[in-house]
Amino acid sequence: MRFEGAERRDAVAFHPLLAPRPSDFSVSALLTAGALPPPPYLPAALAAAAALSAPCPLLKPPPPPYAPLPPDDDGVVDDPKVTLEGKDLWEKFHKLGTEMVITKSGRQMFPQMKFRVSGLDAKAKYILLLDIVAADDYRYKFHNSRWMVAGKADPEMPKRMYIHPDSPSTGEQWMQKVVSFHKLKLTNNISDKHGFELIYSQSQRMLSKLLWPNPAPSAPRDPHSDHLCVTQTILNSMHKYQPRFHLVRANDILKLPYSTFRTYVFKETEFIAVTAYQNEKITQLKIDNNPFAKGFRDTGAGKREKNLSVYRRQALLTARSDTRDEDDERPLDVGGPASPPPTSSTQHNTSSWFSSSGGGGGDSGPEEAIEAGSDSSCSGGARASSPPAGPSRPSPAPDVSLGPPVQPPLLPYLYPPSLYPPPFFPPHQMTPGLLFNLHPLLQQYSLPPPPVPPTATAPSLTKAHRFAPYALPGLGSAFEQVAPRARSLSSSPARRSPPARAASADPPPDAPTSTTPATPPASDLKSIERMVNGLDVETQD
Amino acid sequence: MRFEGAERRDAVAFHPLLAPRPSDFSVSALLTAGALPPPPYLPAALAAAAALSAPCPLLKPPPPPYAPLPPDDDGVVDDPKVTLEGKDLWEKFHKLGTEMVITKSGRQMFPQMKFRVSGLDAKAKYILLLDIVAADDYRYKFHNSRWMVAGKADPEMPKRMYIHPDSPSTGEQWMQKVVSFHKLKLTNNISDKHGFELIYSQSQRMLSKLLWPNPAPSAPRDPHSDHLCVTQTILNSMHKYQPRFHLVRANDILKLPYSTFRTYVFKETEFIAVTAYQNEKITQLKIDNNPFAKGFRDTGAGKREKNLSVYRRQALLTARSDTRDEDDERPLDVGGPASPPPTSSTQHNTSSWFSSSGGGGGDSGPEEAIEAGSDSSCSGGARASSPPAGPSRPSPAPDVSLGPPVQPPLLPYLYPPSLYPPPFFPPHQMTPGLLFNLHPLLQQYSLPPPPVPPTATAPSLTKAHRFAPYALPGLGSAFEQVAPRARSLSSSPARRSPPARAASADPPPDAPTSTTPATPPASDLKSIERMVNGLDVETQD
DNA sequence: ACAATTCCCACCTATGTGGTAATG
DNA sequence: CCCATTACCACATAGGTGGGAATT
Repeated sequence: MRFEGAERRDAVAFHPLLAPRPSDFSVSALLTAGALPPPPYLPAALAAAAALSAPCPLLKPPPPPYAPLPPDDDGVVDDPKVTLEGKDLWEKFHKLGTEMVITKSGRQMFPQMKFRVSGLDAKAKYILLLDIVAADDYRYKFHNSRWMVAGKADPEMPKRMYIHPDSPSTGEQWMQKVVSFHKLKLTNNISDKHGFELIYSQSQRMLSKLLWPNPAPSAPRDPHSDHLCVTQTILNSMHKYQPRFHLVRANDILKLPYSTFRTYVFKETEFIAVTAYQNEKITQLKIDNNPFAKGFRDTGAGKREKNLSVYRRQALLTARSDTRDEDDERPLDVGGPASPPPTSSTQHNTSSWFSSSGGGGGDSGPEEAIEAGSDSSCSGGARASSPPAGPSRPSPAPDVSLGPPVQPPLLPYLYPPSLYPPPFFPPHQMTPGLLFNLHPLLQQYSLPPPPVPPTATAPSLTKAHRFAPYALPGLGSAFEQVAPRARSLSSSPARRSPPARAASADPPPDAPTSTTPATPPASDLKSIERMVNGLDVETQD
Repeated sequence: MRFEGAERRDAVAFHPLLAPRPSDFSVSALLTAGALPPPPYLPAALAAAAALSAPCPLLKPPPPPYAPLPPDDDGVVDDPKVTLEGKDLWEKFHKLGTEMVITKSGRQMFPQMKFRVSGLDAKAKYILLLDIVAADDYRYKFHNSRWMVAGKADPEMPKRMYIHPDSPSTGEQWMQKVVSFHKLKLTNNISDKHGFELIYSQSQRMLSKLLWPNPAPSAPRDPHSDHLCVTQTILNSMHKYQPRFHLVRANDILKLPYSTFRTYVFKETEFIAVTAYQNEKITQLKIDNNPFAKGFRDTGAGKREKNLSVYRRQALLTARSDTRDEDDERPLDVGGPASPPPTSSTQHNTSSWFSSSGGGGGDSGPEEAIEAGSDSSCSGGARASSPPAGPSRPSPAPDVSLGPPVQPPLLPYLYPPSLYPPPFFPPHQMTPGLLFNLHPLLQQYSLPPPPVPPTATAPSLTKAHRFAPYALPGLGSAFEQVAPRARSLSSSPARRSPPARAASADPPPDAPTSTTPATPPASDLKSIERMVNGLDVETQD
């Protein structure tokens, strides 16, 4: 069952935080299986499909169905604002075309993902998450000092949501310090159990346990039984990715799946995964800014000059020789083969070096995009009165969306090691980064009934329970209708059409946002499990 | 108001986990102030006072008053067993007279405090804690290769309870790995804010916040805003201390104060705090076993011999020369001036190198002591049927007690930086290590009413709500009626009178265990606050 | 041959050790 | 003078860097 408007991706617009659909996915199948709440969602899906080229209405969850928010969600007053920490540095990288090294054992991101959060309800509890989703449908190659499209994207491994170790914590706690996701590691090792490991931070345990009940026996644990374990995300080398920050108000992790998600996307954190740096400028920028790479520094900072190894000098020389063409020649996205038309909606972020136009996502009218907040900070509150509407801001705010709670019977965002999802999803699903999907096992827990019973009245998709002031960027996902084109990172004069519309918003019948995929057939899981296990034997480190 | 049997300490037996009393403490005052639930507790206190020389009945909390245990305590089946990890190593140190270095910035303990826990209810949540309390009333000096009493103890700084970062976690989670408290640091820096800092582990935050609501602004935080911060405990150099492990079943940290505490004391973890090692044997033992001191190793293990620095060789030589008198000459405790009579009750642990007889605690008949568990493992459950009664075990189990929940209006176990408790408590109160006492501010929270209403009928102290199979050791606290004398660490043939008695236990009307001290007068706090702040200005690092 | 990947390395940060010498 | 304390040091662990050569 497909819908018009769907081009190279499935038509049904899943909530960005939902799981990828198995390869045999189809709306009818899901409906038949009871996985999808029939009536209400079907229209939504249709609308979404039809609105692929529309703004990001699908990011505004229908109020009624998702209404059953957690208790702490009632009456709680918050108007979250999120700013990207180290935005300037991120922008420097972004201008050159950020590259992130992925290794078999997992590599941290260098400009680290850190955020400042404000406007939360001090007493309410929140769960903060981060995931990294495919930015588009392509595979890239670095040729002639430029990144070029080199074909269609390879199949993505299921993306796992990284839950901040401190989750859940009160708004007060989150706001009093910078929230860092630096422990998340990027890897290309699909057989790496680490990535599926429980995160041993106390606060994450229960949730992890619920979502990924079968951690690998070889799980890495802090030798001192502490909470230092990290989580890895599996990426494809030479592919473009977009990290996403999620803010969820939920005082009980069990309610997370049914809670409202506020998603913040900072375009400047977009990057291409590599196994070895391609652009020497990027390399040098990393060396110059990452304390751990100080050994490779040439300039002042480091206390080099004493015993530089040969390769080190070499690297420096090489890098420098290339740095000449400072600003006149910067890597730019190549309108490769299937490169989609550069969309310009939500205008999320400042400088964009990729015209990461979504593959099939049409460009939506900017009128739908709502932008606010200053310097990569954004207010994702539901109140229209709250968002500060400062006229001119140097850089646009991140893309934000409010995700609806997901349905219980979901395709796990990430499967436990023993239950791997189909290795090949439709390359670059609507939402490559699915939130975390309730593992079937989670159902054993006494969870509240699905927010949207199959018999629920169709929610009018035109009214978001909580308004999403920002549309999501074109990520080659459900969000993908945006392709910002800001070029100078700190010059965007004013943000446009602030949240005013948020309050009185009467979103077009477009955004269905979230719905729920079904869990893959057991048989599939089985075979996959075997496959994965086989891989493990071979490459397990 | 004092009671018979009280010698150099206040007569009222506070629950070991309670706060120290202000210097002007008195039962009557407390009662007047309404801090102490009058009727029920008074008898208990009297009984406890009278039973200072008795076993450890006071460790068995009266059922009714403490009955209102947290919900999760009802119907939950558990029979905790705790074993000290690395017991052998601990014993080696204990035989020589363990020394722990304390520094201004805080030093970790070397044999680390690690425990294996079993017998918990897999689904119930537990909070694990560790504190270090004065072992006796003395100050020591190392003279002629021996530790000797060198006078009366200096005033103790309030001891802070170290909450395991993973708390609260389910029994299942605690049991699946070794629980380590290695991050706790020992310091002698009373103006060090660190020790009063929030522990940033997510799981500890809320509780920390409640208990110590006013963290120092200069609080050390993980640069990455993570949960790596440690907590420090302030100790007096040349004084003897005893770490204590506490197991509390509570699924809500707010209920912790009212929950039942199971306290485990492993005598072999007793130590003397020093700023520099005194006994070269200890030094060498540390060097030989601590990976971080590998650089000082002489023997095989280390890859030394390449560029040993002078002092290093020197140290080695010195150490070796002294190591000759292997077993014939071992440091022993000196029955110094006020050294109390060596008690022999609870017979907590194997080898004891200190005859740390409690100052005023009388020695109780060993008949009161209950011992079980193998190898420093002990079952602190309430059931008599569970504790394994293996006939002969190499080493006795640790001392265990079940603490009753504490009263809300408590003297803070540790005051927030801005609210320092009186600097000088009666040196070595009944319970030098007070649990964590509810900070007055905590009262603002909607806490359940005090477990023991003032009008509650006096609980018969002869029946413990949950039986404490082990009496607590002589710690210069309420527990102080024991002074084990075991000498060979692994030779104690069989543990005696196992938990059999636990089940049918009919503890003598002795142990009142816990009750609640009142918060110190505001005026005192104020002046203290000033004093401390003054110190801060001077020595703040 | 080419490109991507992997392995190993020196070099960093950060932090836990005890020794030594200076300090009080 | 003695002794406890402190600052600083070399040396350890643990882990994050990119380079370069080897591998795929």
